Amino acid sequence: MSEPLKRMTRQKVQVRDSLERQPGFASAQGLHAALMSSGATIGLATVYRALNELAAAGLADTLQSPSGETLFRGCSTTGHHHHLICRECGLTVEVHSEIVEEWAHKAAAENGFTAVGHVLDIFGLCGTCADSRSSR
Amino acid sequence: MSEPLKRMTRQKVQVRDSLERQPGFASAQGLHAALMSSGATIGLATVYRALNELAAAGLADTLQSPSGETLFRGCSTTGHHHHLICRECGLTVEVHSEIVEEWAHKAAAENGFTAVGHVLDIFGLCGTCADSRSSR
DNA sequence: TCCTAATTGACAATGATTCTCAATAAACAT
DNA sequence: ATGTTTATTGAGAATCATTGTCAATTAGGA
Repeated sequence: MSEPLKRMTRQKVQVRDSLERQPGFASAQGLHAALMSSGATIGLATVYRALNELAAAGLADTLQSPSGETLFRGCSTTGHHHHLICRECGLTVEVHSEIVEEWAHKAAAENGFTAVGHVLDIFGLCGTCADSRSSR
Repeated sequence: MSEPLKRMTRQKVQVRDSLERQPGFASAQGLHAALMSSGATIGLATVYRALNELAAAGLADTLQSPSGETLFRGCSTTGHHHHLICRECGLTVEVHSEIVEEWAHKAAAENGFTAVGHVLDIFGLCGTCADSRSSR
């Protein structure tokens, strides 16, 4: 399930570091823009390749934004987990729950499904954003 | 949250009927292809418009496929629910669970999040597809 | 039936992502 | 350290889903 990393290049290091500097999920386009404006020189296609490789190696999480972009995030917890994402600032908290895992498997089994995986992401407003919003 | 439907045209009826004929989620492109091959004449852009209108009216569910397409499905249960989706044939079962809802709200509250919503979809292999796969 | 504004459809435009391919640079062996 | 091999890079073209444009059409009410 986790492909090994290939060669380590300057560009992959840059993408990886930039990803870890982000507070939450970021798009490939956004990361590329951030890298370029901080003086790096790297091609957009290379950013996409590096991100996909990180994701394949299990070092980054991916999810589809409601608008259809693929978002990436440096991933601290290895293994299965879910996300709590602020829709205002992108802040992300990793969460997990045995209860949900069990329920998902049970629901699948009851309907004859096998080889199941699931996606669970919670979108909301983090405390900071809620505050700055009410005081506006 | 639910916009009313606008005018009822031949095209919207066709899209709606075609959507209900599908066993599970279908892409706009796929629905358009199905309509055309069954003799209908309808523009691709119109299919997109009709699907978005159905979704806005709460008559269709949408979700983002892992490959980034938007998928649509005629929606029987009104209100909040989740999906169990066969990744082979697209068969979809609507499921729901109080336990998961409660957990999602609790996890959000514990981290200071408000105004939360969530996405939960389970992908797997339905019984029929699992059978036809092992006998191949 | 007649009017008018919403809707359609063909195609252009957009936006994200992937592909192509010649030039470059890791990693390994000498 | 140097050369060899082969993955990787980057610029732009290509692709794919989706949305915008706008003249021609049509649903629905007067």
